Amino acid sequence: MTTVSRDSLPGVSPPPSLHGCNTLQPCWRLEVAVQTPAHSALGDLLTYASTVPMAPGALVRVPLGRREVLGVVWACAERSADDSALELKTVAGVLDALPPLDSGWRDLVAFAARYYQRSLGEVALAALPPQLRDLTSQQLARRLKRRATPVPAPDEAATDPAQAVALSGEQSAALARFEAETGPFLLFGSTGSGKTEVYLRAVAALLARDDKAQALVMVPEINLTPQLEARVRDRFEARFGVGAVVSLHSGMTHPQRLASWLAAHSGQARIVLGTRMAVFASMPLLKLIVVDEEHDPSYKQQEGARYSARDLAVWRGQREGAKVILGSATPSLESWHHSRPAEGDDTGGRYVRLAMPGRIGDGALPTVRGVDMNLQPPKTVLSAALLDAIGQRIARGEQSMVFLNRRGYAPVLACGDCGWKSECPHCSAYRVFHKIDRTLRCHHCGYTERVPRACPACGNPDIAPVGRGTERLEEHLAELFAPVRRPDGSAVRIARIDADSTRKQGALARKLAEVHSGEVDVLVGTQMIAKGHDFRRVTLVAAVNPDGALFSCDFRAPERLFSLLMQSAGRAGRDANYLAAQGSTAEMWIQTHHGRHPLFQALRQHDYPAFAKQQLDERRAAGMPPFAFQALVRADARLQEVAQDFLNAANAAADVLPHAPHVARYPAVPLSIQRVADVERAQMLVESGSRVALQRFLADWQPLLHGLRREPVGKGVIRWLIDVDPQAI
DNA sequence: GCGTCAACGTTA
DNA sequence: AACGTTGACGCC
Repeated sequence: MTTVSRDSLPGVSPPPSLHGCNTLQPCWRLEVAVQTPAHSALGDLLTYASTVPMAPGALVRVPLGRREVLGVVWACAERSADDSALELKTVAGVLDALPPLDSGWRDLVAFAARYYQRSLGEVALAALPPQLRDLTSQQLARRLKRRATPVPAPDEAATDPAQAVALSGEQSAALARFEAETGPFLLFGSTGSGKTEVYLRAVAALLARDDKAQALVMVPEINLTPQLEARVRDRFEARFGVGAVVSLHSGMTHPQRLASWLAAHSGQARIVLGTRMAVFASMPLLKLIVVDEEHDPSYKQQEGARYSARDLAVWRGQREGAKVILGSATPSLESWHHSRPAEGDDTGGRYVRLAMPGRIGDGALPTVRGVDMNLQPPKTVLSAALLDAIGQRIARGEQSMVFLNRRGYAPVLACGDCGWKSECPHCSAYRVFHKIDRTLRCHHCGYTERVPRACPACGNPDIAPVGRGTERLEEHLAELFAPVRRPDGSAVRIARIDADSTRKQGALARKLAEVHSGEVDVLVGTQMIAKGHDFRRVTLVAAVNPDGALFSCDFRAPERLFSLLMQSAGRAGRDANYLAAQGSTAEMWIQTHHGRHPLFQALRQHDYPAFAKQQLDERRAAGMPPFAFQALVRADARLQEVAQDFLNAANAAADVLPHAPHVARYPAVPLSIQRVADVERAQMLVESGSRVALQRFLADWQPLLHGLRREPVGKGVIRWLIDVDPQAI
């Protein structure tokens, strides 16, 4: 039996009829990946017959039940005499206009499917642009043709304006080590240290050196703004030609996504700029992967195959011999732990750490001021000292940013008489009071009602908001600063940026422009404003109530809080010249009841390494990631008991598995928000010191879980899923 | 898991 | 008769 394993085959020419095989007889056997969920009774690959051999990676249309679906050929072999007896359906067509997906891509998909416990077909099909599913071969050929007229790059490296910008010593040193070593690299650079410039130089050097090479640049969801896209595009199109840069993210229309994907697949696009989904882009000549803000939670997919695009990027880089740069001012503790402290120091992990602690243009990091809320009058929202500091800045024409991670007017509406609270009837959560449109909105299921005039339980008309969100903070600040005048004598302007105020198309851009132009004095917002945007007149940043995350049951909450506060601090005093001209200083204010907490101590010094050490010591002592590997099994049902019973039965069934002794299993518990949209949710944690043991355990366990669903204990379970390396527990 | 089909219900 | 809802079944 001849097995075809090469990437390309003369797919159009008829096959050699070696065994007297008639070319009209379907004497080739294809293993095809089609979209089937992991816990269906079907195996990973379905077998079809074909009259012609096909290269692995070829896209085919195959009959499945009464439908015809898209599939990816995984293997192709000549049918033997005994297997010819088997009834196989025949491939319906092949998208032969498209070069087959290469082995690098197929290996990535296969690895991701195995590691995240999903089926091969599900991952493969999810990694392809959705429009491929409903295009004929001819339509596809037309799309490819349309793209096939590359615009040549203008002459040489003649005009690259960025080359004029001088690099800092730290940037040059980082780039030199990047060129000299193989990585993976962890670029640890504080906000404003010029990480983006390092990425762009590394990409530019690679593309200039190798005239076919491709680079993948990934950014968190929120960071892929049209501005960044335009910046990268401008920078590279001048040098590498129009069409050198394409984007890949979920906000694009299907035809746009297909066009970008085809450009990457054909090698025409030299740079792919995208969000986590871009890690699966087909890039035959991939030589460099950048993961910007690698600590960002949006790299973890939260539905379907729950992959970490950052972890897959590292794997893919290794597999395809592409260099990988992970960049952050506050790396994930995993990446930090995996990096070597200094050149020549072999302790630590395998990543090369490139440190850039300085700020470009000698901008100083802001002074961190803690306000001890224990010493404030009860129910203080904004301390007198903070209000005074903001007031002074308004008087000088400078801007302030105030963070509160809670949108809406108040998180709860309550009746003082009978104790009624604005609970959501469908979720175990309170509905948030939005004063702007007088609604009570559930932030989990979306259930929205008009605010009742009186208490629905006892009729008392005096129902009051409890606690505060960004809307109320905005209102509060507007009242407090109403008497204050700006330098030009005009009234103070407060603005708010959160998911509610920017829902409409273009609203975010408009608000940002207002801040940039200086119309706004105080900007109130959620973490949306902590990321990215550079406002040069902002000299004060305040976190009003960050304590919530300190004692959260999620062990990663402090890590996220530290990162958020560091990023927020980075918003203040970006422009050293402006500060000097104003005679002002940059300040970050923290209002807290726990000023002595090590997190705030480290923040005061802008000392990520100290924070990381403290957290890693705690994690090591408690046997938590990165010193252990975790997976969650979640189950949803109408009744909490049903979900838990299913998980506990699954737990018991796992006793017999060979790797069970190396894996700790914990009893099923309700999720922190137990019920969402009338569905009860439960989860159980499994944990092991060995990634391999955990992997093998999960692989053996999955069929048992699937089997349990048919048994009485599985009745009533709406769905279940495995989350490997969960980001929140 | 998902689409399909048959069996059953509801409505003009 | 036309349409919507439910459940069992099979997918190579």
